[in-house]
Amino acid sequence: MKEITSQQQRVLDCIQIYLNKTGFPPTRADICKKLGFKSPNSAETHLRALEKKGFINIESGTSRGISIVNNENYINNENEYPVIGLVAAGSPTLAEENIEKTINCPESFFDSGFDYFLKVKGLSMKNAGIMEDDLIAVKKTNDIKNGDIVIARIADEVTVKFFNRNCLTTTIPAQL
Amino acid sequence: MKEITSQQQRVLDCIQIYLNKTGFPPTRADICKKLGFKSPNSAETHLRALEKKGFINIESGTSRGISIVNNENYINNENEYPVIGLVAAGSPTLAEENIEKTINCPESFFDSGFDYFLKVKGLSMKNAGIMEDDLIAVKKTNDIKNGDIVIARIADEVTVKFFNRNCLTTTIPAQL
DNA sequence: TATTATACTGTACATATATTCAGTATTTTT
DNA sequence: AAAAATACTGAATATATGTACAGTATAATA
Repeated sequence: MKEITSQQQRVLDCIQIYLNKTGFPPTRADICKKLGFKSPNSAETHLRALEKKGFINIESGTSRGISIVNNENYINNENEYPVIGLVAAGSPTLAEENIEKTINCPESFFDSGFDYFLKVKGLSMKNAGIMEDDLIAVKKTNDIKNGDIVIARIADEVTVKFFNRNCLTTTIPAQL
Repeated sequence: MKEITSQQQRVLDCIQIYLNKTGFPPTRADICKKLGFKSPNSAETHLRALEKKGFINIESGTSRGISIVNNENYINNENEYPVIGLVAAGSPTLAEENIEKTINCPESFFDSGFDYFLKVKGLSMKNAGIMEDDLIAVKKTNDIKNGDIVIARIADEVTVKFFNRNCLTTTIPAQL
């Protein structure tokens, strides 16, 4: 996948927005109108560049035959969230080697949204109904209160704990 | 919203399938080809009927200007699943009055799929990590083994239990 | 019974649209 | 320094496509 230029990104965004608004893809003329181009060939060449780079497919000879390629570089699969293993040693990160898989789930599935999933090892949170191999939806935040369930790193140990400001000597929110 | 005829439903399905497959709506000719019509006007009149009944919008003078109206009668919001309260007395049903709300969640979120959510009362399944007010994804099936977690109705009591063929005197899978 | 809706075939045509060709200019790569 | 990619304007054209008109037939409705 070659790199996209800023103008090509504008065209790609334009297609996505048009799709969201109308339910069908734009024509060359539609793109020109939205982006201020004065020749349909301006859109055409951008579309060809986007196709060549693999961002879209163009069905030749077909009006509005543009489809956006399922592409992890782009915000197409917006509901895909990574699953990260809760390794005992070292902080879990969103680095690619730590992502076990991705799960399709709307952010609204949990009331206050979330950033990624964490796979639990051990039964330390059995009382909270968190069992081995459970997936926890984790939200990055600095807003924590006593009683909240947090991902805590103590020294090199990463665990799921109830947060209590008085109890824990060191409390470092996971830098994920 | 008037009632849809079976032929109109076929056309509507055809549009949805074409959209899923290609990313853009079909032409009149495309619909004819898929459904075996020999005149583009066959598709045209069906489209007009569907528009009149509110199932689709047609952007006049625009090629492929068909969009499916967000319509709860149709499988458009395919990822919406109902949440049903686990009432102690009487079997939970998918009847509208029992649906607390719906949740947007892809079926693939759970490995083997599911049909609806059930909200848990009580802590009878604490050992399995099922706590009060948890949502359980329930799948309708007759294929149950010992050790499976099932929704069981015993007399008028509906509960979540581990299934064991030797233990339970009566085992009736929830008729949901 | 008359009327309207449904469900088609078949033909025809205006126009919406993709697409090519000819230029110009700037930037990036080789 | 030459070549290729980017980023446009402008005009021309073949065709993809919507859409109207003319029929036929059956079922539902008023």
